[in-house]
Amino acid sequence: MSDLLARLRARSWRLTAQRRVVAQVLDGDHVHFTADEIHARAAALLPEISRATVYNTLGELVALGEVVEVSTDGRAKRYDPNAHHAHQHLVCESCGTIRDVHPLGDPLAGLPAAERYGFTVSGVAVTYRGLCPDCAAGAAPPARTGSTGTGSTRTEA
Amino acid sequence: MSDLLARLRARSWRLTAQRRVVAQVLDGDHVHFTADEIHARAAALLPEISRATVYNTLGELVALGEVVEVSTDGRAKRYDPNAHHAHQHLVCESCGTIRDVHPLGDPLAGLPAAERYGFTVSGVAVTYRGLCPDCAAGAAPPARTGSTGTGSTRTEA
DNA sequence: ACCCTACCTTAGACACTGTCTAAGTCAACA
DNA sequence: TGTTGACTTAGACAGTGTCTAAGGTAGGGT
Repeated sequence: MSDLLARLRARSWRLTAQRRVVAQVLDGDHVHFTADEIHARAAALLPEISRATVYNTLGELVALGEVVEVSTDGRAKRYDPNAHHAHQHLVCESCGTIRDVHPLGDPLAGLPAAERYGFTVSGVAVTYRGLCPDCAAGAAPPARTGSTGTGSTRTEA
Repeated sequence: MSDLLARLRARSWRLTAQRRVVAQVLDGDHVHFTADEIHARAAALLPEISRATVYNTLGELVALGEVVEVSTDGRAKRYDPNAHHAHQHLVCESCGTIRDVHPLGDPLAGLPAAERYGFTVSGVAVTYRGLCPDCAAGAAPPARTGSTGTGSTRTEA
């Protein structure tokens, strides 16, 4: 977590206790939490932290390029702290788990000019869908309540 | 619209006036409306149609494979009636317009087995982001209120 | 042609996710 | 230490989607 905080300090971020715990939660693992999960984990370390602060801080981290927002479905966005290596996502349709993956080649190369319809194309998001090993083994899908916040996983074809 | 209705009839759908107008709205164009926009257009044809019915009908059309749900961002889902031809989406980051595109090759082929982490991969969504010709030409981005429902367009990297 | 009944629709409440505001607090600098 | 402008807070609010109970109706049976 020192790396992230050092980079933030270098960008003249005011290092408040709230921002520290949000950074700490994100830096702990390469998991992809929802804002609500991040709030819950931050509140375990700093009980009085408010929802608005978590949203503000996440928004700033995204604007700074330290964290990537992932919207795999119509539900809550997830936040990916692995912003410094290009990668795509593999989403379990049953439990909502997200894994970072590194496909071959440049996904942008697949779109010929004739298929760009005059658009200025600046990026591409690739989301692979499937079942994670646990869910494929027949484990019951975990509850998907709002407070636990694992979210649903339907995505476009 | 006769094709879609014929297919639905063949699946023993009860053809109510409400379902007819929703199918008619979706079948009119290859645009990608939000549920709210579909409700507004359906209500123009059948004023007493309710929001719940539109959501129910869209959910059933998705379950039947006649319509594809598209979630390009954390906002409202859009519904794509072009479910019978494999394609991907090109999204304008300014106005939210979606175009169907047909990239080269099979996007699934880009993910080697070593990058699948035991997942059973069943599909992939590719969303190209950029600016449509109108927005790139400097046109002011249209208003993005809830009722007009063009939605925001931030997606993951 | 009419009746039944299971399926469908409706209005509105409710839940979740995210944004905004006004007032109070505090990190960083002088 | 004092100052100040950025930060935080609680709660209201907005957009999107789901659910429920009550009433309506399409379509098959008679």
